[in-house]
Amino acid sequence: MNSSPLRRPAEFAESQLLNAILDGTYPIHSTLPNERDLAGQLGITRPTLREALQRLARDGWLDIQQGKSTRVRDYWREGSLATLNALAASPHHQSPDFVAYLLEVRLLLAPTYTRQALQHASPQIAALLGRAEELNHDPVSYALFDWELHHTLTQLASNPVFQLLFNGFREIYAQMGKTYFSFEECRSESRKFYNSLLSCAKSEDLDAAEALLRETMQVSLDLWLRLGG
Amino acid sequence: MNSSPLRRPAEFAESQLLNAILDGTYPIHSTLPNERDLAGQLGITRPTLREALQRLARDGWLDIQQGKSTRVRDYWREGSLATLNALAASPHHQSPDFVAYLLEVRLLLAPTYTRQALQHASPQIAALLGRAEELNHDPVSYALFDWELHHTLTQLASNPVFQLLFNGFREIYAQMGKTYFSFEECRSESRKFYNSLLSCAKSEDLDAAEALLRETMQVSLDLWLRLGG
DNA sequence: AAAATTATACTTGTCAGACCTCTTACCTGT
DNA sequence: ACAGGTAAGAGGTCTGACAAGTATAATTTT
Repeated sequence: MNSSPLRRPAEFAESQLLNAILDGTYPIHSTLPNERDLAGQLGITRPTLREALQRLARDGWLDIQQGKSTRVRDYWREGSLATLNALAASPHHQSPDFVAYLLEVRLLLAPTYTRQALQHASPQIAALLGRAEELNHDPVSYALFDWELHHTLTQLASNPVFQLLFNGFREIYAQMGKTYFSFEECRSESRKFYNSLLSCAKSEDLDAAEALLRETMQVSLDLWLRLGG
Repeated sequence: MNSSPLRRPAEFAESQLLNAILDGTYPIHSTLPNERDLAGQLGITRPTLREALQRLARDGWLDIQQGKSTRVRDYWREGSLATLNALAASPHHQSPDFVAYLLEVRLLLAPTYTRQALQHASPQIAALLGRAEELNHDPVSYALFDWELHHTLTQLASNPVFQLLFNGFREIYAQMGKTYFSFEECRSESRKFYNSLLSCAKSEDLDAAEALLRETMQVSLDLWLRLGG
């Protein structure tokens, strides 16, 4: 698909290898060619290849051990959030509904981190939500704003794990948003949500905010399942 | 603390750099020495150093761009779950209560992934829980079993994101478990929980399991806060 | 004098081939 | 049949050079 736009040898190699893993050229548990051969096949040198391999290993794709051949890890079982982003972006695999998966997890987390954020930074959140009025009616603008909102909320939450978790969703969230917000119904629903949350922020009603998030996140999920199926 | 046990130059370098970041030698937003100097300081060569830098960058610690000096990223804001594990293991920083943070997130997720897992793999879970009887009364055994349980549950859940998320908690979860299960009260509470969940698994009562998890995870959190404060 | 341009001194990125260390499997000798 | 040694092949590291991107300073142009 996209192999040429990355002109740097190292990025090119990493992209090629990841594609090869995802398209089944190097299936799970299989061994990669040795580094010398692999570098030759990719048209790069060994040090450059190794940097790419180290990065892929760190993201959970490879298992590298001195003396042994490098093997492809079972990324579904041993992967990380980086795996999720790559899988969602990959044209291979019968793509299960990552959007629904993500929305489900968000449904569980959002009420809590929103409550925490509003607890001691409601003015800041109100200011951010005020900008929702002047939002362009295109999917990308909505996706960006929605990301910024949740990212800010997790940032202001008292539990820092929310933010670290959310950072791992960045790419897939953006990509997902473009699809989700392509439906006017979804954009409309979000506008309503932003307004309601603004009211909660202004009145600092934590319980109302938590309940609102619980309800709205569920509505988002249902909406997606209805539109996607 | 631990710098010598890692004898491989690359691992040594990575460990040293991470420590230097965490102890404030290279604060957030500061720039690292150039690769030649840094390699010299660490007593390794540039290619080896670069592999370590690439890994650290992939984990969210560094921002590397050709032409510019390598800078330390704001890992609290831009970090990942790898950041979390390192921060929790670091003796530096006034350590906030990572255990409580983790337990809080688990409280939100566990009821759902447990329900999903029981929905179509209750026998397997019952078998695993059966092993809880013959559990040694030491913290490490409990920590290992607790990890295995939750890891299995996320693995069997219909939403694969739970598993990918949980994988990012591996190290911190193990470390946290050793502390948490050092209290007999916590071990006792867990034994009770394992038995109750076993009943739910045998009767395939999904609602009961979900409610049980919601209650038990909250109890765990409260217990920790009481014992820790 | 101010602005646009070019030169220059940084930085990281890549290349090349050599040697070291570890794992494994084969193969010998008992 | 078993234990030990041995060699092949894998990843790990070293060396020094050159390529490419970036920011600053010097230069030229307006």
